Amino acid sequence: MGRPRLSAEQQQQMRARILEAARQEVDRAGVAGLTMRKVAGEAGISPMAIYRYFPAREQLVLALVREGIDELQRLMMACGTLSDPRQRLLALGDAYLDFALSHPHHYTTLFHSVPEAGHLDEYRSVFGQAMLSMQPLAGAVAEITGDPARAMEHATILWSAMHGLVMLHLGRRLEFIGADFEAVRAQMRQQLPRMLEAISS
Amino acid sequence: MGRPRLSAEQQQQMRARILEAARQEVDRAGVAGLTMRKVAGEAGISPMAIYRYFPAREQLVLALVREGIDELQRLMMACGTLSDPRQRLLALGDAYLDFALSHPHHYTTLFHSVPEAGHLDEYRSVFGQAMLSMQPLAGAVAEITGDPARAMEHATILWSAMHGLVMLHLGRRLEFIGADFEAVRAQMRQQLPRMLEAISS
DNA sequence: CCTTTTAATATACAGTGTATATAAAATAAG
DNA sequence: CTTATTTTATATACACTGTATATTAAAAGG
Repeated sequence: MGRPRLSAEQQQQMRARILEAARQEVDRAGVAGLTMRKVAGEAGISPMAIYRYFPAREQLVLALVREGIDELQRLMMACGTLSDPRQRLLALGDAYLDFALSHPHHYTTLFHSVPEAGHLDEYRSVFGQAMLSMQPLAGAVAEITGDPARAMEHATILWSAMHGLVMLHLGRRLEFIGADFEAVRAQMRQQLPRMLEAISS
Repeated sequence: MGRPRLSAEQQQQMRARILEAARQEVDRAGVAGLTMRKVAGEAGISPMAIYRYFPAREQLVLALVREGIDELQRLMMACGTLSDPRQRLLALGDAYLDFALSHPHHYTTLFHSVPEAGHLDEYRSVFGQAMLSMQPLAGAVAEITGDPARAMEHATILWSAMHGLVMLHLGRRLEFIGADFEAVRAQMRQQLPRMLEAISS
């Protein structure tokens, strides 16, 4: 007897509602602008109601991170149709940068958060998925270099270059020191295969 | 008449005292762990006393950023003694990574903060100094490639790669996806000149 | 109706940055 | 010494934050 529990569907609906509100806040003001009270107001519930669906603010952020990683993975996987590994490498780079630039706050959220000791396992679980995003990149790299054993190592260097460029750009550091982001991006894109050859030689 | 103003020396002393307390807090818990009350406690003054020396928390953080940039610049400049540009390039890369890894929270503070519209000019001023840090790198790059006009562009790509690698490492992303930071770092170091050739070709 | 169980809200607390009000300290004038 | 004046430091207060706890509301069966 007693009040029946919410159906799994009802729970999932409310969870999605909260997540959408959170996504909206992050898109507008970055992860620092995400507050429980604003999310609750946007979702039309009381602040504490969020805690039935997410045990803490960090879990809410982690859910957004997971969303972003899934979307990135989807975009990266979609490049798998290209059979030429060099063309695929370019497409992967474009997909990565396009994702970062079209959702700057969301992208930043993926990488700004530094896990505390307590939540380390959750982070490990969420970013275990991220490895799958890197798999297509490592795959293309392996095909190009012919050295699959070190493909992850080589792919990580390319990833670092792209990630670093994006972060310096989004943080306006390039603008501050007078570097032209678009020029650098174009050059990096053009020389990506050659960079890989250099890295793996 | 009236109480005399603090001497410039007294002011500078108190400012330094506050900055040291702030540095200590950032070193321990990162920039997010820097609170006015903790800094004040550490410096032995009341929280509001800080505001006579720094108009807002952000200015206090910016002062630390400036400190970090100055230190980085000093380290980069010190590589200027090496006459061989290729050796200098390696030394610059080592200096950069060593700085980042030996002061992870301080380094992160340099790049995590995203300037709000109101404080944009202050950021521009602080990071104008950062350009000077990149000057030695751009110089070595120019000597190696023989293309000084595009040296900043090429240097920015190398900078992106190093910065990206550091941030992925400090945020534990490499660990999460099973990449070996030390291996990647060593490979990047070894192939840095070749990378530059590829970029600038 | 009442009891019971789940869900949602209201309240409260410790923390944050900082605006404002107050106090303390240090000088010169009377 | 007393008082007025100016600078410096502190105390208080306010609007925020995340969230623990207490309370209320909702929905079922007896």
